[in-house]
Amino acid sequence: MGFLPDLGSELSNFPLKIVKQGLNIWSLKAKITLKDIARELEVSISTVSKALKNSEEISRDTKEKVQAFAKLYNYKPNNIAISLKNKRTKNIGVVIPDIVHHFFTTVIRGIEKYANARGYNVIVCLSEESFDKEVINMEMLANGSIDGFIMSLSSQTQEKGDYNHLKEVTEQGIPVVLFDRITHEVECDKVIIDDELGAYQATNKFISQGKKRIALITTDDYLSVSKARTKGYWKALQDSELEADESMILKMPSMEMDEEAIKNFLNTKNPDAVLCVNEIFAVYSMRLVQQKGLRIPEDIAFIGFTDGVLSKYANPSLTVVAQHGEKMGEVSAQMLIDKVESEAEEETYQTRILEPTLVIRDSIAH
Amino acid sequence: MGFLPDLGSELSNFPLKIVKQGLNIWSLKAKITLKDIARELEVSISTVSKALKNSEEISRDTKEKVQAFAKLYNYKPNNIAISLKNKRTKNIGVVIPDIVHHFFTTVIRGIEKYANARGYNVIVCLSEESFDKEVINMEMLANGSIDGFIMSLSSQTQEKGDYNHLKEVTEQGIPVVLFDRITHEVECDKVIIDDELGAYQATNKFISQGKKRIALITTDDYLSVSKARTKGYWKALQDSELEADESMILKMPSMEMDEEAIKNFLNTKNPDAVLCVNEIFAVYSMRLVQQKGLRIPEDIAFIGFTDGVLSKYANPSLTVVAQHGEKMGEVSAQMLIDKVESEAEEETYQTRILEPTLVIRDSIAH
DNA sequence: TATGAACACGAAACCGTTTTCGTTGCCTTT
DNA sequence: AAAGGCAACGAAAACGGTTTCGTGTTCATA
Repeated sequence: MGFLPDLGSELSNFPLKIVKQGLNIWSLKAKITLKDIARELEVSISTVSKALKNSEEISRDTKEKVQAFAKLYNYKPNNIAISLKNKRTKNIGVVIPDIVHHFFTTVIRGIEKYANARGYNVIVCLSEESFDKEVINMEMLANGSIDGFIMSLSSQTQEKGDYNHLKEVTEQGIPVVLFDRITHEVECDKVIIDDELGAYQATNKFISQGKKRIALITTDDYLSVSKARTKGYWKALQDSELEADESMILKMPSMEMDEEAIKNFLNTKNPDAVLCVNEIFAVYSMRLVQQKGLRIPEDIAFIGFTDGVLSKYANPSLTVVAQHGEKMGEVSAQMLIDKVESEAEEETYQTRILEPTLVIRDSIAH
Repeated sequence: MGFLPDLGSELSNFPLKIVKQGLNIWSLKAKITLKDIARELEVSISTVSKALKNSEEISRDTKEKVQAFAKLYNYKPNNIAISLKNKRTKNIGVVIPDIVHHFFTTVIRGIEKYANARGYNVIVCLSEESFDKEVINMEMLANGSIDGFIMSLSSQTQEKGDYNHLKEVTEQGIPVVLFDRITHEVECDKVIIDDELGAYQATNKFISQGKKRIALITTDDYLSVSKARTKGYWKALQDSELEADESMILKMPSMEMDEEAIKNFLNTKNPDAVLCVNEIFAVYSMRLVQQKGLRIPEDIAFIGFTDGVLSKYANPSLTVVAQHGEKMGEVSAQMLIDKVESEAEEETYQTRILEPTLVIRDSIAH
């Protein structure tokens, strides 16, 4: 504290004066404000504000005094007041269907990392795959709480095809970045991985290894990602000499796993390779065929989507199409913050397509 | 709109007047404020504010006019302004070490559900097990962004034993709820599960099944949970006729898994039962012993902690001590919000201890 | 000696609400 | 007719900052 000029006497009795409205006299150190500093140092609020910002307008002496005082009493500007003034909250809203899901979790981590580095906080809201919750959450946040949205659509929203809540928000000038589960009906930035390509490559992998009866276990088509993956699978088969057979595709009606359906499917179809749109379907299927005495990958091989813990620790470990959730989060956050901070009112939106990669593990030959 | 009295002419030309500072004349529907309504309806801001709150002070006529107008133009109060006025943000800050971790993920979901139901939003920050990040995140949020904290300590913080950032925050009157990874050095509400009991019961389960060489794979003691679990394990052995043997405990130095260490440990110690403080250690160990040709659970049985996807889909499925993360989240949120909203300055803090339950699966006999 | 920068600081508006405390005008009462 | 009461509304402060635009000194210059 060597640079506290002649403050000695003024500082000493300060604590008494500053205790606010008499509450909690004892230990509660109330937050100090510009006003408090101004009163104690007998200068104006504007001077204090400028001094703390090292403004040229203020003399060295005053600046030192103010800064020393602020440091001593641990002054920190009130975020809310700044937000109100700047109309910038430095918060970004993330609305996702589910958080107990490895993929979304990694995306959040990516968003968090990037956003934090740029001084933003992340408000997470869960739609729980429900359209109504998605709408309510967005409305709550859209009234000043956040500077922009990063979101992945709930399955119900994609099923309904109703995107008015998104349109309203963008019309208000709030930037939106959609990732993974997107729609083309809303004009905004988007980040996806090339699901079609991922499925295509995975299926080709099977083909190149001489697999003939390649099955697909997926969910209903209203989920944009499932649709794309089915397309890639289909295309790979058509590009090959194998015949694409619709009956080799099992579509689960919901996200929940119908164990019986899978069991029947595998028993009747007897595939020698199975592509699954997530880890769970794949790991569960592997257990089923192991119980039947089949060897993996010799008799039947598996590839899943999402490179989560399950894949890594399954027995045998599961080959997957990695979606790079963390990268996706980072890219989304970057696109959003760039847009938020750009003064220009560019009406240009881009869609970034990330490349999936195949993570080879023991569920296929290698 | 049957109750729009004689507004016709006034409303019709409103859109032109209200466009703000000339930006984006076309489609950007700027948010409307009390001021705008007041101007257009030629009443004062106070009147508008009161009318929208259905105040007795305002005449029926005026109230109807104002409310109809507000509805028509989709008026929504600005959260930030309200926060500044009320000194309540309706945001709660959640600081956790990691989000790509099933347990924390379920806790967040619990917090989210409960908080949302009470009109709160959740700001999530990740400490990534780093002390510094924990401090920075808390400081960012403590300046007005949130009404209270829910947190679980980073391993580095627990290792260091430095809790000044927590103390500062509580001294400022910001309520804190600590869950799972807690410390007794900070006076605040806490929620934990009875880790000691969980480990005790799990170990007893092994003993009752006639297991003799019961091992424990854990992390270093600075993690409060690991310490408690080790204690429960030890106690169960001491309460039995078996001799508790320190060499049957493997302490991993970090959260990361040292595969070699586990392999050596299992090979030299030849346990017939293993208790692991998480899923990953357990699932990985199961794979190792299966490769050696041992049968689970006949030759060697396993119990882990955390009822996540891994346990459910492992082969064989893993018996675990369930931590009820979602419940923990709900309870934490409830305690925090109750404290935030209670006017009373009670200086009474409580620690809620949740009971763990054993989820029996195929990794032990049953 | 009058002029005019340059310097150092303060007043006040503003962000969008809420809320207290007037201030009208009108009606009732004696 | 004066007094009082009430209904209906507005002015203004407050929340905690930022920022623009003065304004009063001081000092060098013509």
